[in-house]
Amino acid sequence: MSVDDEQLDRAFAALGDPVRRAMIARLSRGPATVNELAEPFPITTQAISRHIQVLEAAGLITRTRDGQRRPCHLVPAALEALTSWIDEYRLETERRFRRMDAVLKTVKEQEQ
Amino acid sequence: MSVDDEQLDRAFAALGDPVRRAMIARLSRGPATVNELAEPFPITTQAISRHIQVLEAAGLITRTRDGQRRPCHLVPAALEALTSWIDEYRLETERRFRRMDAVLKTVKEQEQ
DNA sequence: CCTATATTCAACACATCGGTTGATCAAGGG
DNA sequence: CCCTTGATCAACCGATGTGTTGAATATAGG
Repeated sequence: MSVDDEQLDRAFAALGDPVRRAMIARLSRGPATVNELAEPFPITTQAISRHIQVLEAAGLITRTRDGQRRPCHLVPAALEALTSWIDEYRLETERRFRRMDAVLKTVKEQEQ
Repeated sequence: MSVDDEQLDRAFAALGDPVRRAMIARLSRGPATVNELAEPFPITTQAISRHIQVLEAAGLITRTRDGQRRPCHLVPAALEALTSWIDEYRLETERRFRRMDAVLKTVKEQEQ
Protein backbone atom coordinates (compact mmCIF):
# COMPACT_ATOMS: atom_id res chain seq x y z
CA MET A 1 0.00 0.00 0.00
CA SER A 2 2.87 2.37 0.63
CA VAL A 3 4.06 1.54 -2.89
CA ASP A 4 0.73 2.60 -4.39
CA ASP A 5 0.89 5.70 -2.25
CA GLU A 6 4.28 6.63 -3.65
CA GLN A 7 2.96 6.08 -7.15
CA LEU A 8 0.10 8.45 -6.34
CA ASP A 9 2.65 10.96 -5.06
CA ARG A 10 4.66 10.72 -8.22
CA ALA A 11 1.67 10.74 -10.55
CA PHE A 12 -0.08 13.75 -9.02
CA ALA A 13 3.16 15.66 -8.65
CA ALA A 14 4.01 14.83 -12.27
CA LEU A 15 0.75 16.41 -13.40
CA GLY A 16 1.52 19.51 -11.33
CA ASP A 17 3.71 20.85 -14.12
CA PRO A 18 2.30 22.50 -17.24
CA VAL A 19 5.01 21.11 -19.51
CA ARG A 20 4.28 17.55 -18.43
CA ARG A 21 0.52 18.08 -18.73
CA ALA A 22 1.03 19.33 -22.28
CA MET A 23 3.09 16.22 -22.99
CA ILE A 24 0.23 14.06 -21.68
CA ALA A 25 -2.18 15.91 -23.94
CA ARG A 26 0.12 15.34 -26.90
CA LEU A 27 0.55 11.64 -26.13
CA SER A 28 -3.20 11.13 -25.95
CA ARG A 29 -3.17 11.66 -29.72
CA GLY A 30 -0.50 9.01 -30.27
CA PRO A 31 3.04 7.95 -29.38
CA ALA A 32 5.85 10.48 -29.71
CA THR A 33 9.62 10.55 -29.46
CA VAL A 34 11.67 12.80 -27.20
CA ASN A 35 12.39 15.24 -30.01
CA GLU A 36 8.76 15.33 -31.06
CA LEU A 37 7.68 16.05 -27.51
CA ALA A 38 10.34 18.72 -27.14
CA GLU A 39 9.39 20.55 -30.32
CA PRO A 40 6.63 22.83 -28.92
CA PHE A 41 8.72 24.00 -25.96
CA PRO A 42 11.49 26.57 -25.71
CA ILE A 43 13.60 24.34 -23.47
CA THR A 44 16.41 21.88 -24.17
CA THR A 45 15.94 18.25 -25.14
CA GLN A 46 17.70 17.25 -21.94
CA ALA A 47 15.06 18.99 -19.87
CA ILE A 48 12.33 17.19 -21.84
CA SER A 49 14.16 13.91 -21.36
CA ARG A 50 13.98 14.39 -17.61
CA HIS A 51 10.30 15.30 -17.76
CA ILE A 52 9.79 12.01 -19.57
CA GLN A 53 11.67 10.16 -16.86
CA VAL A 54 9.38 11.74 -14.27
CA LEU A 55 6.27 10.64 -16.18
CA GLU A 56 7.69 7.15 -16.60
CA ALA A 57 8.60 6.84 -12.90
CA ALA A 58 5.03 7.86 -12.13
CA GLY A 59 3.77 5.04 -14.34
CA LEU A 60 1.89 7.48 -16.56
CA ILE A 61 3.82 6.50 -19.69
CA THR A 62 5.84 3.57 -21.00
CA ARG A 63 8.57 3.53 -23.60
CA THR A 64 9.41 1.27 -26.50
CA ARG A 65 12.36 1.11 -28.83
CA ASP A 66 12.33 1.94 -32.53
CA GLY A 67 15.93 2.04 -33.73
CA GLN A 68 17.55 4.98 -32.06
CA ARG A 69 14.16 6.48 -31.13
CA ARG A 70 12.48 5.85 -27.79
CA PRO A 71 8.77 6.52 -28.36
CA CYS A 72 6.55 7.32 -25.37
CA HIS A 73 3.08 5.85 -24.92
CA LEU A 74 0.38 7.03 -22.54
CA VAL A 75 -0.92 4.48 -20.00
CA PRO A 76 -4.65 5.10 -19.62
CA ALA A 77 -4.89 2.74 -16.64
CA ALA A 78 -2.56 5.01 -14.68
CA LEU A 79 -4.79 7.98 -15.40
CA GLU A 80 -7.78 5.94 -14.35
CA ALA A 81 -6.13 5.20 -11.00
CA LEU A 82 -5.92 8.93 -10.35
CA THR A 83 -9.54 9.65 -11.20
CA SER A 84 -10.57 6.72 -9.01
CA TRP A 85 -8.70 8.15 -6.07
CA ILE A 86 -10.22 11.59 -6.55
CA ASP A 87 -13.74 10.32 -7.21
CA GLU A 88 -13.80 8.28 -4.01
CA TYR A 89 -13.58 11.44 -1.93
CA ARG A 90 -15.57 13.68 -4.24
CA LEU A 91 -18.50 11.27 -4.25
CA GLU A 92 -18.35 10.82 -0.48
CA THR A 93 -18.48 14.59 -0.09
CA GLU A 94 -21.41 14.93 -2.48
CA ARG A 95 -23.32 12.18 -0.66
CA ARG A 96 -22.71 14.01 2.60
CA PHE A 97 -23.95 17.28 1.10
CA ARG A 98 -27.13 15.59 -0.06
CA ARG A 99 -27.75 14.10 3.38
CA MET A 100 -27.23 17.53 4.91
CA ASP A 101 -29.64 19.10 2.47
CA ALA A 102 -32.24 16.51 3.34
CA VAL A 103 -31.85 17.20 7.05
CA LEU A 104 -32.15 20.95 6.53
CA LYS A 105 -35.27 20.40 4.50
CA THR A 106 -37.03 18.35 7.20
CA VAL A 107 -36.02 20.88 9.83
CA LYS A 108 -37.56 23.64 7.75
CA GLU A 109 -40.75 21.67 7.30
CA GLN A 110 -41.05 21.04 11.03
CA GLU A 111 -40.60 24.73 11.77
CA GLN A 112 -43.60 25.59 9.68
CA MET B 1 -7.12 30.09 -19.68
CA SER B 2 -3.75 30.66 -18.07
CA VAL B 3 -5.60 31.22 -14.81
CA ASP B 4 -7.31 27.86 -15.02
CA ASP B 5 -4.00 26.35 -15.93
CA GLU B 6 -2.39 27.75 -12.81
CA GLN B 7 -5.23 26.35 -10.76
CA LEU B 8 -4.57 22.94 -12.33
CA ASP B 9 -0.89 23.33 -11.44
CA ARG B 10 -1.72 24.13 -7.87
CA ALA B 11 -4.40 21.47 -7.52
CA PHE B 12 -2.36 18.59 -8.95
CA ALA B 13 0.76 19.66 -7.10
CA ALA B 14 -1.30 19.92 -3.90
CA LEU B 15 -2.39 16.29 -4.30
CA GLY B 16 1.23 15.26 -4.84
CA ASP B 17 1.80 15.20 -1.09
CA PRO B 18 0.64 12.34 1.13
CA VAL B 19 -0.17 14.61 4.06
CA ARG B 20 -2.45 16.76 1.94
CA ARG B 21 -4.09 13.72 0.35
CA ALA B 22 -4.81 12.36 3.82
CA MET B 23 -6.32 15.71 4.73
CA ILE B 24 -8.56 15.51 1.66
CA ALA B 25 -9.64 12.03 2.69
CA ARG B 26 -10.43 13.29 6.18
CA LEU B 27 -12.39 16.28 4.89
CA SER B 28 -14.51 14.06 2.65
CA ARG B 29 -16.08 12.80 5.87
CA GLY B 30 -16.89 16.32 7.08
CA PRO B 31 -15.41 19.71 7.96
CA ALA B 32 -12.44 19.85 10.32
CA THR B 33 -10.38 22.49 12.08
CA VAL B 34 -6.64 22.96 11.83
CA ASN B 35 -6.03 21.12 15.08
CA GLU B 36 -8.30 18.26 14.08
CA LEU B 37 -6.50 17.91 10.79
CA ALA B 38 -3.13 18.06 12.52
CA GLU B 39 -3.95 15.37 15.05
CA PRO B 40 -2.99 12.27 13.00
CA PHE B 41 0.39 13.67 11.93
CA PRO B 42 3.72 13.90 13.75
CA ILE B 43 4.32 17.44 12.49
CA THR B 44 3.64 20.86 13.96
CA THR B 45 0.35 22.72 13.68
CA GLN B 46 2.17 25.43 11.74
CA ALA B 47 3.14 22.95 9.06
CA ILE B 48 -0.47 21.77 8.83
CA SER B 49 -1.62 25.38 8.63
CA ARG B 50 0.56 25.85 5.58
CA HIS B 51 -0.69 22.64 3.99
CA ILE B 52 -4.17 24.06 4.42
CA GLN B 53 -3.12 27.28 2.73
CA VAL B 54 -1.82 25.25 -0.20
CA LEU B 55 -5.10 23.36 -0.52
CA GLU B 56 -7.06 26.60 -0.27
CA ALA B 57 -4.91 28.35 -2.90
CA ALA B 58 -5.56 25.36 -5.17
CA GLY B 59 -9.30 25.86 -4.67
CA LEU B 60 -9.67 22.36 -3.24
CA ILE B 61 -11.02 23.59 0.10
CA THR B 62 -12.75 26.65 1.51
CA ARG B 63 -12.75 27.93 5.06
CA THR B 64 -15.41 29.35 7.34
CA ARG B 65 -15.25 30.93 10.75
CA ASP B 66 -16.60 29.41 13.97
CA GLY B 67 -15.39 31.55 16.85
CA GLN B 68 -11.67 31.11 17.03
CA ARG B 69 -11.82 28.00 14.84
CA ARG B 70 -11.36 28.07 11.07
CA PRO B 71 -13.03 24.91 9.79
CA CYS B 72 -12.04 23.57 6.36
CA HIS B 73 -14.54 22.24 3.83
CA LEU B 74 -13.83 20.16 0.76
CA VAL B 75 -14.94 21.59 -2.61
CA PRO B 76 -16.15 18.66 -4.72
CA ALA B 77 -16.37 20.81 -7.87
CA ALA B 78 -12.62 21.39 -7.70
CA LEU B 79 -12.02 17.65 -7.56
CA GLU B 80 -14.38 17.20 -10.48
CA ALA B 81 -12.35 19.67 -12.55
CA LEU B 82 -9.30 17.46 -12.07
CA THR B 83 -11.03 14.24 -13.07
CA SER B 84 -12.44 16.03 -16.12
CA TRP B 85 -8.99 17.08 -17.22
CA ILE B 86 -7.60 13.58 -16.78
CA ASP B 87 -10.56 11.84 -18.39
CA GLU B 88 -10.34 13.94 -21.52
CA TYR B 89 -6.96 12.45 -22.34
CA ARG B 90 -7.59 9.01 -20.95
CA LEU B 91 -10.73 8.59 -23.05
CA GLU B 92 -9.00 9.89 -26.16
CA THR B 93 -6.23 7.35 -25.63
CA GLU B 94 -8.68 4.51 -25.12
CA ARG B 95 -10.60 5.47 -28.28
CA ARG B 96 -7.32 5.45 -30.19
CA PHE B 97 -6.46 2.00 -28.82
CA ARG B 98 -9.81 0.66 -29.93
CA ARG B 99 -9.37 2.09 -33.43
CA MET B 100 -5.94 0.50 -33.62
CA ASP B 101 -7.31 -2.84 -32.49
CA ALA B 102 -9.93 -2.67 -35.20
CA VAL B 103 -7.34 -1.94 -37.85
CA LEU B 104 -5.16 -4.82 -36.70
CA LYS B 105 -8.14 -7.11 -36.82
CA THR B 106 -9.02 -6.26 -40.43
CA VAL B 107 -5.39 -6.64 -41.47
CA LYS B 108 -5.29 -10.10 -39.93
CA GLU B 109 -8.50 -11.08 -41.69
CA GLN B 110 -7.15 -9.93 -45.05
CA GLU B 111 -3.98 -11.94 -44.54
CA GLN B 112 -5.96 -15.11 -44.23
C1' DC C 1 -9.31 41.98 32.59
C1' DC C 2 -6.37 38.10 32.19
C1' DT C 3 -5.32 33.79 30.60
C1' DA C 4 -5.82 29.88 27.71
C1' DT C 5 -6.70 28.16 23.15
C1' DA C 6 -6.70 28.30 17.96
C1' DT C 7 -4.34 29.91 14.32
C1' DT C 8 -1.05 32.41 11.73
C1' DC C 9 3.32 35.06 10.65
C1' DA C 10 8.42 35.35 10.16
C1' DA C 11 12.88 33.66 9.70
C1' DC C 12 15.62 29.96 9.01
C1' DA C 13 17.57 25.11 7.34
C1' DC C 14 17.60 21.66 4.08
C1' DA C 15 15.99 18.94 0.14
C1' DT C 16 14.03 18.68 -4.24
C1' DC C 17 12.88 20.61 -8.76
C1' DG C 18 13.53 22.43 -13.24
C1' DG C 19 16.46 24.48 -16.01
C1' DT C 20 21.26 25.07 -18.10
C1' DT C 21 25.87 23.48 -20.46
C1' DG C 22 29.13 19.99 -21.84
C1' DA C 23 30.27 15.30 -22.46
C1' DT C 24 28.88 10.58 -23.60
C1' DC C 25 26.53 6.63 -25.60
C1' DA C 26 24.05 4.07 -29.23
C1' DA C 27 22.04 3.32 -33.65
C1' DG C 28 21.76 4.57 -38.77
C1' DG C 29 23.15 6.03 -43.20
C1' DG C 30 26.39 7.57 -46.72
C1' DC D 1 34.37 3.42 -41.38
C1' DC D 2 33.13 7.90 -40.16
C1' DC D 3 29.67 11.25 -39.12
C1' DT D 4 25.11 12.47 -37.95
C1' DT D 5 21.13 11.96 -35.24
C1' DG D 6 18.49 10.66 -30.98
C1' DA D 7 18.83 10.37 -26.37
C1' DT D 8 20.94 10.35 -21.88
C1' DC D 9 24.33 11.35 -18.07
C1' DA D 10 26.73 14.58 -14.89
C1' DA D 11 27.60 18.74 -12.63
C1' DC D 12 25.94 22.95 -11.49
C1' DC D 13 22.56 26.94 -10.28
C1' DG D 14 18.58 29.45 -8.70
C1' DA D 15 13.87 28.84 -7.16
C1' DT D 16 10.49 26.49 -4.60
C1' DG D 17 8.73 23.30 -1.00
C1' DT D 18 8.43 21.42 3.56
C1' DG D 19 9.70 21.28 7.87
C1' DT D 20 11.42 23.66 12.23
C1' DT D 21 11.31 27.32 16.25
C1' DG D 22 9.75 31.56 18.23
C1' DA D 23 6.70 35.41 18.26
C1' DA D 24 2.23 37.48 17.25
C1' DT D 25 -2.80 37.78 16.73
C1' DA D 26 -7.58 36.91 17.89
C1' DT D 27 -11.38 34.90 20.17
C1' DA D 28 -13.31 32.39 24.43
C1' DG D 29 -14.26 32.18 28.92
C1' DG D 30 -13.62 32.47 34.00
